[in-house]
Amino acid sequence: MDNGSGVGVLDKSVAVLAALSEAPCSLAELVLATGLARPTAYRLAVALAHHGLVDRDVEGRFVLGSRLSEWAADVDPWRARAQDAVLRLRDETGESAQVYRSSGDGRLCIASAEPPHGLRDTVPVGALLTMKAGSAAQVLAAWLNPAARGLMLEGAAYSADRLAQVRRRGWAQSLGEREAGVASISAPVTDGVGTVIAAVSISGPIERLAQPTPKQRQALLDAADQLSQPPPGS
Amino acid sequence: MDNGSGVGVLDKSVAVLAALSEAPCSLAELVLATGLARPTAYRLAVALAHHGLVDRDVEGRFVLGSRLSEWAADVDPWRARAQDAVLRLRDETGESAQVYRSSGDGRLCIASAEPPHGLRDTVPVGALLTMKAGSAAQVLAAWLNPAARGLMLEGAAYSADRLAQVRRRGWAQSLGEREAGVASISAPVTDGVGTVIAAVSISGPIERLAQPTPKQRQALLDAADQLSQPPPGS
DNA sequence: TACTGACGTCTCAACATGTGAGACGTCAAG
DNA sequence: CTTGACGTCTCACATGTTGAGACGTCAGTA
Repeated sequence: MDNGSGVGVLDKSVAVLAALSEAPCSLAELVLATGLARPTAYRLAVALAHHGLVDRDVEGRFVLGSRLSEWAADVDPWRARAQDAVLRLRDETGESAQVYRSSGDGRLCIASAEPPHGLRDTVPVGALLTMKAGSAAQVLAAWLNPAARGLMLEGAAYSADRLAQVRRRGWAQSLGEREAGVASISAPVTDGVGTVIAAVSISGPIERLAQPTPKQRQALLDAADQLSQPPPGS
Repeated sequence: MDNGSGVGVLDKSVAVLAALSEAPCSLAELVLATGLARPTAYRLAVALAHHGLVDRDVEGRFVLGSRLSEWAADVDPWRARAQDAVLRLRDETGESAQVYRSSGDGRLCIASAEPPHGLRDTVPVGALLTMKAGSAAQVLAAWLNPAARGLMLEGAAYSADRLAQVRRRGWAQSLGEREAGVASISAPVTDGVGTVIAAVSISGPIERLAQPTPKQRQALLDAADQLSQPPPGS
């Protein structure tokens, strides 16, 4: 598996932070958890500590630093909620989960989570996918005004009848539409005035998701419903 | 000002994240905000995006990524609260603020915030300071049991009478005790059974803090009180 | 329409920086 | 006392980072 960003120092530093997100670590534990040479692990941890991304606890272990909390407070709250939702949805359904928004001619993946192993569909955050195929595309298209919907249907893998069905039952399904062997189901996320602003999806191998279980469908609809509510405290 | 961690790529990447914590940025804005060359800013932003620390919004701008929120959820909640508290305290008092815990023979700074400019006292998170001088040391010593307190008083800049005063009025002050020209006031943070577990402090030039205002003192006591309460929701 | 400038993305040789084997001091256990 | 594990630091050199510049796209202006 190639997990490299192209900037080696960053990859290693992220490995340090990911290890510390699991548990506080002594240097020796950090070396084990990251596989880095000891001086490298030490140097990067100290450098991260300099910037507040890592701290030391009273026992001298490295722990995640509070600057992460400061920055997290500046993460777009909607984006953070979407990520929470897909993590939960993945755990409840056992499949990959994503949230998409319309972006230009496509749909942008703004949150994504997948099972840790086994056969699964991988869509990275930031991926721009087609609006012409896939259950999320159907959801984002189904509630457009008729003129925009007509434009969207040109060259699409789905039909006007299919979009009418999506509107009636409130969720969409696709089987191998965007990518062979991949099935997905999606539901709309709406804003305060009922406008569809995003689609939340689960996707996986067609053998498993051709017949989504009632539990999976309910989890999807619940996630869409929660994301459609105003955030707590507002 | 030398703000280098010793690892240049990390310093630059932190500059990118700090810029994005202020506002979403196009690449051009990121170049202006960070002073990095355009290809460098681009490459680091894309690498950070690969790891989920940065995302792209629907307009293509770089924004902070939701992995920060995931990791922030793993930051020790007490540590995150302490950092919130010192940020607030700094804003309310106009002085530097810190939270200290006992650690070995010293006191460890676990949260710190300072005014953006002007004459101020700088104590970095992770700094291990003496228990023999300073208002925070007085607070951490004042409520020790008599045997431990007696040991702590040996060689200390403060007296037993001073510690009795601290216990009576509930806060401590020091004038140039730890460092010439620096004054500070501190108050105790207690746990559920009244044990002092930390000291919260404001510090600054002696000219300003020799006579703390009633507002500054109240803000300090309020911060200590809030940190002494159980976290919301528990 | 053509031109210009700004933008984002990518290349690649130069060289600056990151790396880790190993040194060193401390501490705990046998 | 010896040994091994730990954390911290050094420094030669291999590698990774860098940014001037190239390139394509787009929008604004003459």
